[in-house]
Amino acid sequence: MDPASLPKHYDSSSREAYHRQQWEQNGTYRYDPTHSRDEAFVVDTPPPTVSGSLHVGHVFSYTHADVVVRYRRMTGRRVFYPMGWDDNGLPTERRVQNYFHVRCDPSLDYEPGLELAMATGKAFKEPPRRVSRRNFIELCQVVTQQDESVFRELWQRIGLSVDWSQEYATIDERSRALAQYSFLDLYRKDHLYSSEAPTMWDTDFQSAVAQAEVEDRPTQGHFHDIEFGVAGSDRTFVISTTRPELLPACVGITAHPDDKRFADLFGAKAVTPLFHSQVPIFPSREADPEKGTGILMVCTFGDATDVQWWQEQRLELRQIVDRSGRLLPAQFGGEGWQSVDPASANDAYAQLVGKNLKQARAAIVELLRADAALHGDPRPVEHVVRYFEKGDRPLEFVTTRQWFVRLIDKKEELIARGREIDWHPGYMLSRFVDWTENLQLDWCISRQRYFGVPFPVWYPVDQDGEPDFASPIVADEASLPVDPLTDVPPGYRADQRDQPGGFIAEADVLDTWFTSSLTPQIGSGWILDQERHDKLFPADIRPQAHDIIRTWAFYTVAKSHLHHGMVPWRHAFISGFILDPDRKKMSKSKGNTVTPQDIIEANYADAIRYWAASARLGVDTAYDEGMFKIGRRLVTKLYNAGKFVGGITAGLGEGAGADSGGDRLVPESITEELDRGFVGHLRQLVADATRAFDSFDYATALNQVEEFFWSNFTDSYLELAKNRAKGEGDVSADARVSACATLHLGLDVLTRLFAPFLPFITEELWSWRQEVPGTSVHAAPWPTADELAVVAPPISDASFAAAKASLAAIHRHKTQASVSVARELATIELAANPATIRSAEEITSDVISAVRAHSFELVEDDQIDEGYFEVRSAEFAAQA
RNA sequence: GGGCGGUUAGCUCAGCUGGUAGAGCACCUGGCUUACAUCCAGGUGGUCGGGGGUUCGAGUCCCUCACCGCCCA
Repeated sequence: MDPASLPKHYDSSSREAYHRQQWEQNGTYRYDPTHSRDEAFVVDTPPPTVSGSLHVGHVFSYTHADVVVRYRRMTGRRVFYPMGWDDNGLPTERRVQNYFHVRCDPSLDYEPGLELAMATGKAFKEPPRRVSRRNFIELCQVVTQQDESVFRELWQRIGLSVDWSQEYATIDERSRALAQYSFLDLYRKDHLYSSEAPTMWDTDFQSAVAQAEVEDRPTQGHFHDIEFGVAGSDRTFVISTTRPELLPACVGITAHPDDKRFADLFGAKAVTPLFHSQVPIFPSREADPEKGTGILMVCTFGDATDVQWWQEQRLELRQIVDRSGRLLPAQFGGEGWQSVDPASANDAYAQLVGKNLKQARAAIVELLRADAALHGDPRPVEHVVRYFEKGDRPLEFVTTRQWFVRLIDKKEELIARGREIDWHPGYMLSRFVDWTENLQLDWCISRQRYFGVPFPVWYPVDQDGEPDFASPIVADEASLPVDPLTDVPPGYRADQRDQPGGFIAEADVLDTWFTSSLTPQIGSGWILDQERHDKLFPADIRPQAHDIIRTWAFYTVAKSHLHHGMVPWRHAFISGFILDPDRKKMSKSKGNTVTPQDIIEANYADAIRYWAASARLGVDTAYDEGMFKIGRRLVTKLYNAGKFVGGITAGLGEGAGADSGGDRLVPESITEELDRGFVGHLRQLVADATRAFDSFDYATALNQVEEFFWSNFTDSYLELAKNRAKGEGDVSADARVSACATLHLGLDVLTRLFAPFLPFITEELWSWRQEVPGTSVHAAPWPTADELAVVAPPISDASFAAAKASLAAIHRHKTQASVSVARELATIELAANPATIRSAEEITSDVISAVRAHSFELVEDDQIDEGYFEVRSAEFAAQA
């Protein structure tokens, strides 16, 4: 290719598209399974939640991983780099509900061929359309496929070197089968159990949630001071509560054992206002004497501590909140609903039943006020309330049947596994340990949802029509994946479904994390292909951001431990977050997100990658568009340098002797001192960048390469050597060839060093000098110091630095004299330390040429520090 | 309340095992130089969050406080 034919400006959009297409066509990133385990580099890719909003944070962390992957590929590792999509679960359901304005109603029949359009504003005035579970799942699939293509397009645009033939989705058949197999394996190993117990429950989504999905939010509430009586006494006391609506569910009273104010009450029975229930008063160290009035009511259930007290004290269960957050019917005076005055209790409760929690709160405050049981007005208080991370209303504890993975008894083992992994940066291990140590609940894996992997489970139904949840029927491994709602369990007939003596299906689906915690095994092909699995598991790296250490990382470690007794990956590679320019976390609700589509349209893909790769691992980084500009500059500079070097070296044969053709552009031709000095520095750069990359410190590597490219290559070496390379003046053929070969080699090595960061522009430059089209820089070997060892070291280690310093001194002098750096010098006299002058002996002719001096003199001066030059006198030549 | 990370030039950030403060951006000045004006050369700008300590010497180590972010109670 003739560089002179290239356009003046780099046409990024057409060249990026061209190279993307070439990579795909040539299978540049295709996984090659013919390798030993040690030769592989296995990436356990984060499958993004496709229905979530796409923002620059995605580009950020995925680029970090890609940079490292590209480096490893160039060092000769067989890269396994798949891409998956996490498409099942609540976020998708919510998106589908809004997208089509539908709700799933499992009682409805399937409507074959149902197709819906995206709902418009007008449609939302009507109630949502009810669709069957199967139709709902089909709609979810329609939307997730659209969403996936948006992500896929973005990943390709920013040049992720993913092998797209390894694509997976957490809802696809293979993943469903694997998740169900995981369930069977854990069941067989007795790590699973189901129980009916108070569980954290989101009343909007109407599903159980796990501890990992819960977040604490400061919430404005009110303390209500309510007076209680004491059975068989005139004594009264006042409790403070933020949840007066739970008074009908009050089953106990507690205070701190050392609190003298209430010492006389322990062992007595309290009498609740309005409902006249007698409930035990017991001491507990969990009660905070400083909070409220120091004595509080225990309800089924206000929070996690209530659950604990309920279990420890074996209190009554009065579940008054239903799954949608409304108050259930109840009969005071009946079993478990003791009351000394059932009639008035039921009168009071009649005014609450059926109301939602907010309405019930308002109603009970009025009742208490009328009863004179409320002291004063409610006092505002800010307290911390638990929410589902995707939810809008506080979590309730609702007693339901759920499946759990036993983890609480394995904290120590899991922490030990976490310590086996190399975390980058290292302090991220403490996030993992911290979370694991603080686990309080086993992993609840049941979700009362629709679009997810079904449990491979049915339950027998006895002759009275009662299901026997204690004896689940699990699917045969060979039949996976199964859908218990349509498939029939082993040993039963289809017509026995929901019949006495027959079976019922488990209608719940598995927590999304139950599947996405298997991404290493999905990639490795566990169960399907043992040979492949052995080569690809455990993975080498798990790239992810730090926010999901407690979920994705934690569950993946747990699964791998329970299934394989091993860590799932050797290295955890943890990216920071993108913050908005005010250092606030970007989130959709704050309206401060930036979408990657916008910036990718307006920037080079390489420039965006430059920005991402400039940030060190684990460091939260403020979004700064200025960084794109710097990346853009770098790309432009590479383009220009590539054209220039190509132009010079292409013209090598002309006028330089018949024997000095392009075949002499080899390192062996590098003989001149300046050139050897430059290569010596380049060799050091290669060693430094490699060391940084080997410790996953891509940002340092980028910084070093960029600094070298700009300062040593373009601003110094190129300026010093270009006239010789062009054959200007009295230059021998060998000297000229030496310069050309050095330029050729320098650009070659720098292109490869930049390739992991800037895959497009480096491929562009690489393509110009390839005989065979389609030869990719990304398949080229990573440069090594050995590769450069064929070039003899310089006579003086300081010669290149001396050339650079003397050039800088003269340029500075010209600038300070307000003349162009191209201005010719009639005379120039430089002073320097004698040692520096000695090191400069072999490179002065290049300096003289670069600064355009007719007469050049070096004078010794002991007073000047080594390595520095001072202009003693200079005379500019007359301008032409 | 506990843990982790951070606080360095107007902005974004580097500064490894302690040895006289750095880069880029922004701003200002000079320069059209046959690779690149999307460039080159130069300049202004910081008591390295506060305080205390160790040391001949601390941005770098120790203690403490403040503030920011995150994680967990």
